Amino acid sequence: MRERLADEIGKALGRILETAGDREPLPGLTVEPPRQKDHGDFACNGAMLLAKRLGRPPREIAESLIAELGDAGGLLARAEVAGPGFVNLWLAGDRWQALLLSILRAGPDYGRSDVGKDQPLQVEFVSANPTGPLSTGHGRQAILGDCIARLLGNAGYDVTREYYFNNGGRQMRVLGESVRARYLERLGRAAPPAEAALKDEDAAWPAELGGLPVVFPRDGYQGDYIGEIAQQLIDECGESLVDEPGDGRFRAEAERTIFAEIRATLDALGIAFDVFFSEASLYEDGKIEETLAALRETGLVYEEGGAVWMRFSELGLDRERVLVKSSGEPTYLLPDVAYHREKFERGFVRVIDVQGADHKDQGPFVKAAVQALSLDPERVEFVFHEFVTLSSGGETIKQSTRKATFITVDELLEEVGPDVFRLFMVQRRSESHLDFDLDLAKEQDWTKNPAYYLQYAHARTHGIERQAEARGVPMPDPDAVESGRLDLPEELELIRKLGEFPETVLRAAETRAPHHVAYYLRDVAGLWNPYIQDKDRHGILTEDAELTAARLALTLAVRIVLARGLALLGMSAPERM
RNA sequence: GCCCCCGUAGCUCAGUUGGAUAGAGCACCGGUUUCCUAAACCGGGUGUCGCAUGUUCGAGUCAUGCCGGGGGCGCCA
Repeated sequence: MRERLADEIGKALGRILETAGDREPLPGLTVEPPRQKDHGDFACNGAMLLAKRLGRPPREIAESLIAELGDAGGLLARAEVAGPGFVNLWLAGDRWQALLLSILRAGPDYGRSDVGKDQPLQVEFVSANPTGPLSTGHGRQAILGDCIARLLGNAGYDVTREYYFNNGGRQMRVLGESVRARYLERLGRAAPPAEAALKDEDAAWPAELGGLPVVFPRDGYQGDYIGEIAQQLIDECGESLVDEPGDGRFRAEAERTIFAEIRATLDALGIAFDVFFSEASLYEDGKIEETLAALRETGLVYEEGGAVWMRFSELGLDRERVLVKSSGEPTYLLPDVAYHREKFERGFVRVIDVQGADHKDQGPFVKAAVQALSLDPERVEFVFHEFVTLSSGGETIKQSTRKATFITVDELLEEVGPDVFRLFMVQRRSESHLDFDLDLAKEQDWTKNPAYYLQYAHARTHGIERQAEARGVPMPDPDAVESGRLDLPEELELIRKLGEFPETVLRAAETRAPHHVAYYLRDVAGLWNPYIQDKDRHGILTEDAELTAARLALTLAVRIVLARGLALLGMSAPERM
């Protein structure tokens, strides 16, 4: 409807320009719902755009536009000039009611789009190495990535969700050593490091305490889960592993256990990945060597101090980077480039990497390397999200990764459940810091907790249906509804808001910004909840059968939008609460 | 020192890619009602949009510079 109107206006403006002998196209034309309701259903800035080119006052041009536009092929009831030269437009009376019926006919497909044309696209997110449970920061990324994937799927793309992980390297060796240390400590064959030494990075780190060796690594993982894995090994293998190296059985067992826990956490969040991609496979398949060879062909690779470098300054970046250390081991950058090369080979039209703010500096290097390999860097896109803080009672809860005092996703889920968790994590734009208000999240009152506020609005549509059923009132057939009976301002406003759903979710997909959906749903629920509450004025079930059917139709349309919107955020849409 | 992000109501934050009188939630203060689900609904906002220049019909939005907060700048990942 908006497109058709914009089209008519574009044509009318074209005719005005043509009369003045101007055939250039006009940029920046907007036809959008104004902030103020009394400024009409849509407002258009066209006259102001032409003012300079035609050398006439904008309000005068606006008058010409209205005359030229007429009723826009039956779409318009009224148009008037306002402010500096806006043209405010009111749609012909039955347009909103027609919109309601089209929502009902589309049903669960309302808001879907095929702009993606089934093109393959990849969203990579979480990508946490299996060294410990998912933190709240990972949790934000998990929800953000998952919602972006859902939105792109809704926009008609063939989306692959991918989790990239590295189960080799130094981190994992340290992990294995940490487990081994706890294993030996529990068997009384090693001593744990002193508490003071653990807390203070500068404190002395004795090799022996009370006659026992201290084997816990200086930069080891201190979380309780390490001890639990060690205990598990004691239960299964007893003392048979005392001579096992940390990098062997201990490391493997830790990886297996931790990965299982990560997957269970993701499962609890309602997130399923299509591909778990291991960095190690890039070595096994020779992709690392291939990529290095390809990079050498760019002529930007050189050796210095026994290491292999790439001259990124030639690509407009501020410093050079090491690809292969003097030890012969690649840095993380080389496999990352190889990985992106591999993504391109899989034919994705677009790969979206969702990453934490601490990776912001890396993106340009990967892009530059991709471009140097003659691949289109525009196909790689990064979505960075800022960190998460938790607060309660107005105080920020202190967290530290190193000291393992961070709150895990699992712990948070136990407190608030996946639906609340998801909404809170997606309620902010990704570039903003996110303060997770634990008190509000735990709030059970649906009027206060924003997640329940949305879900309850949906449940109420079912409550109304149950009530109708109890009274023997059938749910309406969309083709037989007299939607013209819906003529109260709040009803029209609600329908108008429902009409914004498709463009809202499409914009959210295109800008990789799921928070738009959260805010939109809040708006819908914020119209719907008061509407049905004011029973005297517009009870749904009335004496008037025709009016009742129309309002039940509105109820169903609201349900369609809320259910679909909640699904796009990965939240459940309960029928009763 | 350099790079990236943020700065909007008491608090937490949106702001439809430059539009009209800048909006929500939480909190707070009043009023009405006892309902289809826990009580709900209605009303109540005088904000230097961090500061300053600039761009233009028009700036919270764009550019530049400063101030404040966060992140990053390793042969760690």
